[in-house]
Amino acid sequence: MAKEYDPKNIEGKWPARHRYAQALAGGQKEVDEYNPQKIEKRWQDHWEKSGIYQAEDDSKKPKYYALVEFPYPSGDGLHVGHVRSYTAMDIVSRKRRMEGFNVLYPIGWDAFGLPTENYAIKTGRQPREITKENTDTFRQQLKSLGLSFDWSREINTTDPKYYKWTQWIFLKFLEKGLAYKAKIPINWCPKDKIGLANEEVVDGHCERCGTPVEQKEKEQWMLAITKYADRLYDDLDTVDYPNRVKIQQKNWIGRSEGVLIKFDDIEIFTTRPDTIFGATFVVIAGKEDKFTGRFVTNPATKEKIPVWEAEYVMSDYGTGAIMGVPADDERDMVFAKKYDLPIVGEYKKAGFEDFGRKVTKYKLRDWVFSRQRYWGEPIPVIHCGKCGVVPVPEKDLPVELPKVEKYEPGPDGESPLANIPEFVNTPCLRCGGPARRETDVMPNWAGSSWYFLRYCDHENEKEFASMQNLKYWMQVDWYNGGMEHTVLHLLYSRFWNKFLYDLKLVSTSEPYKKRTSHGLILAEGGEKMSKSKGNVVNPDTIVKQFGADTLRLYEMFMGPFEQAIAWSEDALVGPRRFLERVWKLSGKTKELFTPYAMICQDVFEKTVEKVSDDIEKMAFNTAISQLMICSNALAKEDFIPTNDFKRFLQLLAPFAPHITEELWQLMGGKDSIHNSKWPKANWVSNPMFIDISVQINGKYRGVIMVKNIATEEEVKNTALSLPEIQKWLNGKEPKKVIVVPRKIISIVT
RNA sequence: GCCGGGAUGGCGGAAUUGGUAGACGCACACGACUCAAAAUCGUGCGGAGUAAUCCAUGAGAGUUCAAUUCUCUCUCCCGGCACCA
Repeated sequence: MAKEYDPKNIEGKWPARHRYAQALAGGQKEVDEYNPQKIEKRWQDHWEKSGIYQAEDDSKKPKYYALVEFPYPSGDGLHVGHVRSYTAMDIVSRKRRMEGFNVLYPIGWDAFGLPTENYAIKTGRQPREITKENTDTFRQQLKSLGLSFDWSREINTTDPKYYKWTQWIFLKFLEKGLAYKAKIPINWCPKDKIGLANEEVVDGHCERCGTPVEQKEKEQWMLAITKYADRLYDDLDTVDYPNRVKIQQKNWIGRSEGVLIKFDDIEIFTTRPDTIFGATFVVIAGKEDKFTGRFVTNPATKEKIPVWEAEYVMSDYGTGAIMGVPADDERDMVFAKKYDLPIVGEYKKAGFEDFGRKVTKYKLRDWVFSRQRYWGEPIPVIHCGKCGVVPVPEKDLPVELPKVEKYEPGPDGESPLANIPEFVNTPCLRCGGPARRETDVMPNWAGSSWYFLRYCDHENEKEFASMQNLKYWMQVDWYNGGMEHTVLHLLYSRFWNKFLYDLKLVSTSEPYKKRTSHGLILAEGGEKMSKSKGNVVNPDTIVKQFGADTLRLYEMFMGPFEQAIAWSEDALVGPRRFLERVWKLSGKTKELFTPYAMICQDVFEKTVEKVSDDIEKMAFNTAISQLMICSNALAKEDFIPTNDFKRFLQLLAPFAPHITEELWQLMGGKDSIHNSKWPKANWVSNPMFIDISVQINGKYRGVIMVKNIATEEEVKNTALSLPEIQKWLNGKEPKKVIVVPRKIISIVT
């Protein structure tokens, strides 16, 4: 349709670079047209060269550690969802720098994982090469957005210098008995040929490919996260996370207090031991419902009650056996009715521990930590027939991933590493006899479980990070990420951090002081963006057509940050037009010898206040709206004092760093605007006269202007004397008058 | 089933220690500029009515001088957990 806004038209106009005169009263200046393509790259290069976003490990300034989830560098490139999260924390980071903090806002690559490996198998290429290509693309894309990352601290989980320490931490788990091998039924995805953690199974299907998950008995490395269940649960009270995140983690850990009670040789678990006098049968976990033919004694009533097997009792929770109290439990009732078991309606209440001892049970299971795949950190142990499991000594770390020709896992799910004799066969490091290297690798959650620590000291070759740096930088002050990581990455990394804290290797028990979550960006129409549907928006296209500042502004303006929202190509022009108006406003500035705003006083001071507050609340949409209100007000003026305009630019700078830097420099700014001091409201507006609205019977009928210091009586008299109010009173005396100081007067007739 | 979050113009959304509902933006309409179009600027924009005014925040009740905001009941939508004893 011809009517539709076509960004290509704008783009096509740039090369003309014509000038237009501003016919404005009070001062005419010629202003170049706003051209993001021209200025954005230039400032990005300049910032990089001058290193203004690099954090210092030693500084007199207070520190601030802002963190976003480092991306998995997939072949699809950067997603507009990344842009939303990264821009938000970029705004916070930039504001903090302007407030005088020494800010650490780092980035890196969480690059191990299945998609790269599968792509390597398909194309017959090396995962390393593919990862290199993808990170190069991502890096270039992120840089084009003007994010204030400290690129000097870039990390990559697939770098041997990095995973050396992932392996090292694993060995600590092993040393402390928290890593162990167990033959367990695991969730097995037959398509990906990989074992899955409970957290990776969604409704019985593989989280990645959707294939129904099978159960398979396998020897697996486990991490004993359940040992930390209580602390992971209780310490949630010490951190600032959204409530829904805390609830989800608590549900996942699934702690419940109950008692173990023996019905003869069958031990049951219950959280309601008080109902034991109503227990008329015992049920143990089984594949089908059937009577076992056995009877046991109810320790409370001393009666013989039948023992049944049933599907509805789970083998892996509690003791795998329950007492059936049909009067109190709905499921027991259904079962009792179906099989005609006795139901006792009235019974005595028992005390909590009268018949058993108190225990705490969890839904949380130990973490299945090995994968029979290639593209992951090798688990650094050796199996010796004589010595058993021998950890690889620290001096031999990292155990590097060998280059191989084929990455396909074996038909029964052996790791591809098992096919490489040079890798597998190795002398035992203890006895020197023949031994086999472990061929399993770690899950893709390993590297991300501690990456926030490495940023603090990313080049350290002696430790994963020095205590000195950790003490300075940790905790992470503000961590933003996706809701989908609530029970995976977020729980795992809290666990690793606590473990390292117990070894006195990190300085804080909780890694993240504050956590927030961004909402998903959906495709136009509200569906999820996906390659197969062809509805994915590429940030590069938007940057090219509208500029990075517009994209950033749009993503922050589109709706409440924590809410899912659909992309709208049409709406992009709003922020773009706003920036163009700001650009033009610079032509109206006038050097005045006044220290503060002479015009639009109220709007100006309100903007300083609201933008400052809203950024803290992540209410970016209303902050931008206020900036628009302010620029609209400035546009109505004949001229703008330069100092005021500069303050306006400072408020806009965290959102749109390029255009503000350009205009700041044009106004004669010496240093970068991003090193300038965040504006403060000059004064709290305290006018002589204020407006008070008048309501009659709850309906708005007019407004009066009174002295700020007017008494209730004065307000009342002023209101009642107004002719338009008298009209509504119709000569009657009001029954009641309510005066809310400085706000409203309500008259009841 | 249980837990959590929602429902406001054509659209995204503002406004909560209860105090003029619809800020800001998009779309749309009209006007200015232009040979014309685009862009830009100006004006309008919840519904009804010439107007005064009335009605309107998912539905219904309640508390209050005053309810999008608080309480109760219901409907629908989204997210999480799901025989967890």
